[in-house]
Amino acid sequence: MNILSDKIKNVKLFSGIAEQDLSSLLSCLSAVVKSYKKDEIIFLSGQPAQSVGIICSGSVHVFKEDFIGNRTIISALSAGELFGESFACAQTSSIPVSVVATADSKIMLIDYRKIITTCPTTCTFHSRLVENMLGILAYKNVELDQKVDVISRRTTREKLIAFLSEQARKLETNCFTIPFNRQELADYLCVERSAMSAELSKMQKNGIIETNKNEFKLLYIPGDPNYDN
Amino acid sequence: MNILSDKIKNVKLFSGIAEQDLSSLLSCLSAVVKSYKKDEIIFLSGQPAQSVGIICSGSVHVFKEDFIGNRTIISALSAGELFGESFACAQTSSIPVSVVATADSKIMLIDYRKIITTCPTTCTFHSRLVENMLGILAYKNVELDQKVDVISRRTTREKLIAFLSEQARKLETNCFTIPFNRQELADYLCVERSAMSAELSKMQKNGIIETNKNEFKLLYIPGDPNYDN
DNA sequence: AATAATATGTTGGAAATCCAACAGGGATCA
DNA sequence: TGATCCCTGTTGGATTTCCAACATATTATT
Repeated sequence: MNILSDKIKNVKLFSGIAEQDLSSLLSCLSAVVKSYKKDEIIFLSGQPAQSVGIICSGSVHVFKEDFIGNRTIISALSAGELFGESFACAQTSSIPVSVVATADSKIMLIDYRKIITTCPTTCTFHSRLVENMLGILAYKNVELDQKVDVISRRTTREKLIAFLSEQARKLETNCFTIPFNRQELADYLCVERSAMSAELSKMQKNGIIETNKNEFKLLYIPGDPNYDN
Repeated sequence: MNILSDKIKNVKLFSGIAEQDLSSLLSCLSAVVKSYKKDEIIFLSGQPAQSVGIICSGSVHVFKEDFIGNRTIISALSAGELFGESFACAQTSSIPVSVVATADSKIMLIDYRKIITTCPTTCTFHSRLVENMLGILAYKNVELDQKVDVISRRTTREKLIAFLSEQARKLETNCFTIPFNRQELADYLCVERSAMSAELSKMQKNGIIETNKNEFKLLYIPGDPNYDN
């Protein structure tokens, strides 16, 4: 079961589990590895899904189609990454997304019930697995909460302030760099890059922030009446 | 420990655990119940938080403040509801929100580590507790995914289509009622109610949907060129 | 160093949203 | 029944964003 090879280190679901212990864990979980050709469907929206998928090799797209027929790519994943874990753990009657292989891929599928059911031999790694899953879901939750908080704002300026405030809190400083370039930041905020650039310029003129490439400095002085337009 | 009285049935974290087993579970978890006066802070943004909070009585607001000083209420919770579970389980170094009592309240606090650590006596309810927590986080995750998918759209029409498509998928029919009135729907989509109303009217004229109060019917016919404006 | 490719800032007109105000319909209540 | 309140749809002007195009700056490539 060395199919994951050294990528295993990057699979958060298995973090803290020694490589030599993994094969017994995987057989305990009845993990199966399936091969998919490029463009083959792995999960289809509307179907039930009890399985978590781990990409051993290849890559996939998670996507959605609305009733008009527009397809939206939710995420592009590659080796070592996980998908379907939320739907499996939430035991939704049907999944709201589809997953398709975008290259020939090997996918490990693990049944959700096997994850939560403690094995008869009280396999010690099992509880670590559940703990990891808890952490993965919770982390994603925190990130999504954060994103919703930001993109719920009505104006570009409000989105920027919400986003930058959160960065400052996380990094515990008013002077920091962000992991996005302008286009990526605009995509995250769900606004137009050029409009966002313009707004950033305005905010600098107003003296709320200073920015240069990825670097930001928050400068708000409470009570200053000069922060409009 | 009948402090939760009959509200216990509504606490998803304890679902599947019989009422008579609960007190032993709670002592195993070292659960403590603290009293807070109205306006007292329960969790403060920036602090670490290993605890999950359960409202035994009273009510709280979860809120956020940006660096300009604007306060946003994330959610208003009352008896039986849970808070802080994502931050505790994700083991974030500090929490991004604050929680304040909006009435005199009794709050049960459970340390995250007690939840994930199997107790020495292999308390049988413990695994159920973890399973419940997994379900709670995963469910919230699915809901947040859904919300981000919808409000990421740039136009009101796109938001409506994304939202309605998802409802149709969940309910497995093109004819359904939604749990929102117009104002609530607008709030969910992060748009103006009046603009949304106007857009719904247009969509009806275009023959994409029919709607009357909470009832919606999706009518798209693939290939019809008549779905603009 | 020269060139190409990428990233960022600016701008002006088109399009969409917001906002405030108002009107009609339906439910509730005295 | 009449009065009131809440919900919904409509409308017009102010505001904001989008979009496309271009200019400049920075980085990568040869």
